[in-house]
Amino acid sequence: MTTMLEVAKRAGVSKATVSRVLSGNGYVSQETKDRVFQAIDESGYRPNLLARNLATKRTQTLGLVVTNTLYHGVYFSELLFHAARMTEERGRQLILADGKHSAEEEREAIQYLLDMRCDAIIIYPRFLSVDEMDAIIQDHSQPVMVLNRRLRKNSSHCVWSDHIASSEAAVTQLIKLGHRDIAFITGSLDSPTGIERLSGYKAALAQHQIPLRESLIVEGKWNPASGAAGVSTLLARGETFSALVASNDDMAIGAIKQLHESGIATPAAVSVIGFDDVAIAPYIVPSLSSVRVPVTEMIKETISRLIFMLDGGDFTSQQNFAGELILRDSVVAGPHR
Amino acid sequence: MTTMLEVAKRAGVSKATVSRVLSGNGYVSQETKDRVFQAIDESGYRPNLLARNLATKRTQTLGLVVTNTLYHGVYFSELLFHAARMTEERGRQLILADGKHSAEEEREAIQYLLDMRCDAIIIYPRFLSVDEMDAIIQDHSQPVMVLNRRLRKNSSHCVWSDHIASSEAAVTQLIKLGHRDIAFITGSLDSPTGIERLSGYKAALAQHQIPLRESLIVEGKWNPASGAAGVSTLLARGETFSALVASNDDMAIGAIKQLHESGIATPAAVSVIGFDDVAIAPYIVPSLSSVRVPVTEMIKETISRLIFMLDGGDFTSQQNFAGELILRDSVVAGPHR
DNA sequence: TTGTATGCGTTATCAG
DNA sequence: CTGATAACGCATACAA
Repeated sequence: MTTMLEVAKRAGVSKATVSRVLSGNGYVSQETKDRVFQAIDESGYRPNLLARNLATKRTQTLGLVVTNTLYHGVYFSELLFHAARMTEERGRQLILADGKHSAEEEREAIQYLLDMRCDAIIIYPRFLSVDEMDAIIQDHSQPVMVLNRRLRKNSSHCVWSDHIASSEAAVTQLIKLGHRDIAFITGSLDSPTGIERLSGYKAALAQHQIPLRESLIVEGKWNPASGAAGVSTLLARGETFSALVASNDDMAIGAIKQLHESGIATPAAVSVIGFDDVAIAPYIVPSLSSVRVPVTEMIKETISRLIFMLDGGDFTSQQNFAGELILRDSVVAGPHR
Repeated sequence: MTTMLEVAKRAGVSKATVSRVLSGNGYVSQETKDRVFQAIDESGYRPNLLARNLATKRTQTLGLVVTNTLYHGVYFSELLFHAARMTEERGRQLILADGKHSAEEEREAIQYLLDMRCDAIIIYPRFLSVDEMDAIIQDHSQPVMVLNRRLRKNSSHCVWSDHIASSEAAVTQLIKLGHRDIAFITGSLDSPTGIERLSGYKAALAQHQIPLRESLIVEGKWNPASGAAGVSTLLARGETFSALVASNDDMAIGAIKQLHESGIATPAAVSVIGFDDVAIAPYIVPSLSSVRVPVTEMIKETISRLIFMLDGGDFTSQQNFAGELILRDSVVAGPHR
């Protein structure tokens, strides 16, 4: 690998001068500039970012840690797509670290990004507790933002969506349309999101004095297979229901498949509480209700805040700007019988 | 950030010693070892990977560049999932660079990974020509592997799947089952994969003396919407067909939806030429045929070769090990009418 | 406008 | 077993 020193020699200048023309900092005459560029072309020189970053103490990278368990399906793709795009629009690079499937591994992933000296970090947590993340934020000088979780202390460092409210809204829709027997496939119940969506369901029932029937609830694992299994379980229990809510798009897909295979045509109603506007299930059964979680907007807000902090912005002194961001899901109920 | 020097002072030793206990290289007495570890704990020291990598000239990272246009849908997620998992299993970190949507941007992404001094690089190309990649491989000392493309010169540096053969096999299946009017939704025709799958279709027809009807072919863009649009176009043309082949899973999903909406129930047959075993379409219409592209295996082979090269392995001197890897798709034809 | 010198945080080579 | 000290490749304050 040819280094800056070699370029300098070839151009008959010093390293410092080469560094100047490359960074654009400091004055340098047009002619030496030309000589340097020529030397660069001839030698095929490429800057060593490790060295540059070490010297400048900034890497121009944002780190993102996401659990392995999300690495399936459309949701993750979209999340990553928008995160990468927006990061690059701000002239930075996104570095992805795999949070795998445990709190310990999530910690390690964060630590890796920190050790790599990412300028800032985005955490889309799955196993880490809110308290631990609050601690992480305070222990480190790098800006940290947490996606999809509501922090207690550093409330300006998180962007979340009110899953309880949106789930409740979706179920309420069904109730208003006359449904009483509404089955519910939860997400993993070791995940806050899963728990929140379930409690939204319960809240809606309670609100309308509909007795809760535990047998109508079945726990899924966010993936299509568990959605299908959920339906099987419900049927095996001998339950009947005129509507079914799956806690995410993937499980809805699986549920639909299983209903089909069990000889049940499109159910009276299947309301999907899904992610973003790219949910596939409504694509299959157009009459499907679904909730749109605005990931795109959430990521945009997250990255904006990070960049703002990197530029020296301080949220504690800007309480009015946004103390706590709450993005509410919107419920779109399609026509169903 | 506390540095190694501070740890050294606190432990009453030199930087060198601290470095030794951390790397495990060189002898160091148990007691000083203990003192150092204690100092590390007390100070909350964390190594600066930029500095370490600069000094060692190795980053323990594999770079992966993938186009933006793939950042949607399940295929990308799976690709990334397996790549990340296997990389970490080998004790390395995967760094993803966005190839965006042009040859120039693909080049920049590769260059970035090179500048970051990734130990090796995986390219999943979309716009770059085979010749250019052959050139890239020869111009750089870092090991480079190309996924899903057949290189001319560095044939041991690529892992690909025979899309023509698998597409042909899928269509042949339909023909054997009695179909004559088989519609085909291609992928983007500026992509080699798209072209290859189309030629497989044509080859199958030719093989069975079925005249090619251009009006049964419509160009898609790999996404669900274009699959739906493709069906619309076919119907608008007044075409009738008893089978339809979509060049990937996403377009198949869109096609199914549009067929539904057009009042056409599950068609006589829809054969999906899809990716990996996570195709969603067959999940919706169980009778669907599909082709499985073994991405998992392909990535595994790719990474294995990369690591092998990093360990000093040389393929030119190991012709017998594997001159050129060809993974053939397997066709699974389900029952259809 | 340009060069010199020093620092960034580690690793690695030699002495001791 | 341990400690100076020189790289690693680049940026930058300070001189000139």
